[in-house]
Amino acid sequence: MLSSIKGSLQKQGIRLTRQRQILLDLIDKSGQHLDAESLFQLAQEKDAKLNRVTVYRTLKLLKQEGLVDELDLMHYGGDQHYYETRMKQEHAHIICLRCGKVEEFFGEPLQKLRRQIEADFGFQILLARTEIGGYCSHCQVLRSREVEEVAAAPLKVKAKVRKAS
Amino acid sequence: MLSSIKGSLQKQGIRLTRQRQILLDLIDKSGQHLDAESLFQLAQEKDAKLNRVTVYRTLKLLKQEGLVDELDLMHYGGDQHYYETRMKQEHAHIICLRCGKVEEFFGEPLQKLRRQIEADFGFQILLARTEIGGYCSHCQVLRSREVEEVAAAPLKVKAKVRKAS
DNA sequence: GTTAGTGCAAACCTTTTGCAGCTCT
DNA sequence: AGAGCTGCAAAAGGTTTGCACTAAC
Repeated sequence: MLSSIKGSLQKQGIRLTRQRQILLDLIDKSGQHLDAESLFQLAQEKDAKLNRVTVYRTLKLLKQEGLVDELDLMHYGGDQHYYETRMKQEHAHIICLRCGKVEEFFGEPLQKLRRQIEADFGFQILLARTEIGGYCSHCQVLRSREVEEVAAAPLKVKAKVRKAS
Repeated sequence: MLSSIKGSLQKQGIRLTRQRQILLDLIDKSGQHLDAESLFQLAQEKDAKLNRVTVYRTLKLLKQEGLVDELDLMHYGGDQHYYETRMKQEHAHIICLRCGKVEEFFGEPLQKLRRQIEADFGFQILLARTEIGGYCSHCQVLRSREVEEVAAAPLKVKAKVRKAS
């Protein structure tokens, strides 16, 4: 997969610089859902001189070339974007708004949705993104416990909690 | 719908200030998919003193209360967020990356997706967002024409076009 | 040797925060 | 009266741009 990305780039006359090799390797290997800043931190471990701007420029390039997908993950962690190499199979991202865990869903409804939109609107789909936020099974329990505690607490504390959210 | 929003707010002890009434009216009436800046511009026509910060604070509040949904529309227009009152029916947003037109899709695959994710993961869904980018039927034609033109153009122009995207 | 790509600093855009004063209930 | 809300100014966070220098092909 990594080498196919590299191939795609070179075909367009895009240079495979040392910096890009580092970034490409990191995006490809190090699991999913990196944001620019994390990628930058990781890249610096391999090349302390590599600049944050280069990270942004590389991500922009890969996005334009359709080699990575950009996610927001429901802005769980803030307003930054997350990236993942474009996988064979379209999938939805499911984000727990309490613990931040991200799960992926590959199911037939996604393909059906895509086909139906193409048919209904005569639309040519280039990018698709489904993000779902809520509570994972584990956090549902913990969450209801928290809500009870807040309800039982004196008013001042209650106000504080609202503000903190 | 507007009055039900107002009711929801007052129930929580949230005050219905002049500024909020203006913003609520604008969000409810003026079609869909306003971003904070547009909303601010519109609001200023009704009250020149209304501050941009108040717009952000109001949107944040409505989002927290689950009364509006936040969209990105595939970052078509930049990194700002768009808002719409939460509708009875979940829907996907389909954005043409050439002309910016946004269409809405209400179809059974969306409900199916939701049910399946709840079942498969035991996940409690609070927010769901599906955004699809590509070319609308109208722009597909224009787009292929543009691509041909670029291919026919001399190299220097070609480079310029790539940069501009 | 060219042309694309990098680093650096500075700008940019959107959104948030601190605080004093105002206002809704 | 008093908490909640607003406006203003300033800061923050994430990302982009201009430019001179460097490196890939």
